[in-house]
Amino acid sequence: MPEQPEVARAAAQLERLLVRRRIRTIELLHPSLRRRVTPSAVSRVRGRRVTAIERRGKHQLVLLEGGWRLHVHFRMSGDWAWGSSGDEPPRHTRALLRTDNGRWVALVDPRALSTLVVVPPDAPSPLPPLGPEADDPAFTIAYLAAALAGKRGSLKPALLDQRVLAGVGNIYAAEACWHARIDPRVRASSLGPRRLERLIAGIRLALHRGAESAAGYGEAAEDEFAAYGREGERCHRCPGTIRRIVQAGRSTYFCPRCQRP
DNA sequence: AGTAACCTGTGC
DNA sequence: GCACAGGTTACT
Repeated sequence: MPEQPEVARAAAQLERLLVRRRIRTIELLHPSLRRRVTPSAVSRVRGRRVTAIERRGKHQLVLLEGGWRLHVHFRMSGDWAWGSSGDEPPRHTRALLRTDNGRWVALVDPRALSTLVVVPPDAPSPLPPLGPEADDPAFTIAYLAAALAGKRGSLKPALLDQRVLAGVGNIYAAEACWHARIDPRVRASSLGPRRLERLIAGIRLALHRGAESAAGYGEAAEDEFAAYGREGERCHRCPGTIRRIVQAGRSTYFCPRCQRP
């Protein structure tokens, strides 16, 4: 489920659930999480109060007293669930945080690719190099031109590079190209200012639409995509038919008729 | 740029 | 059975 809009929503939920609460226990229920978090790291976090939640791109940070942090990434299928002590955590719960108000927050992830890491106060930032957020005023035509200038490959895979832009994933990269009427196969470095401007607007529009449907995630969202997942269907704005291709191992959906090279 | 790896589930 | 899945990293 997670691209920027969904992660932003998840982080907002965490804020409501965890800030000012004390972490009573952390249970790691999948070996892949236990591999990355030692029992002693867990014990250092236990009992600490959560001071704030931060998000950068698709990354979430739980800030704790004393400068400790939890770094969480949902990857493909992670999400938060929560409940009261009497409630059973959902199937596929990979980590379970119990708080001092008798409630719990669960990291639920069918594919178990999500990561959760405990970061000590003196450790450097756990975040990889990330470009600006789409809504950052620093995300400009000039910036994007420079970020794409060194790229050899085609546009859509370049938009997935989190160093170019933080938070855009496979769905919204395709949607952004559709909104901007740009063929996702064009060389990333070939865009002039006019198309870069359309692309930036397209990225912001796609993420904004995503944020709207992230509120009521599910059935509705699927139909709200203009291109993603609509192979063989009619384009919403021209007589063309949406096509699916594979770029860098990922599906790309686009309209070959109105998305020009 | 492509491919495998990490994991598990779903749908044809 | 096989293809595919909204991510990222590390290899040819």
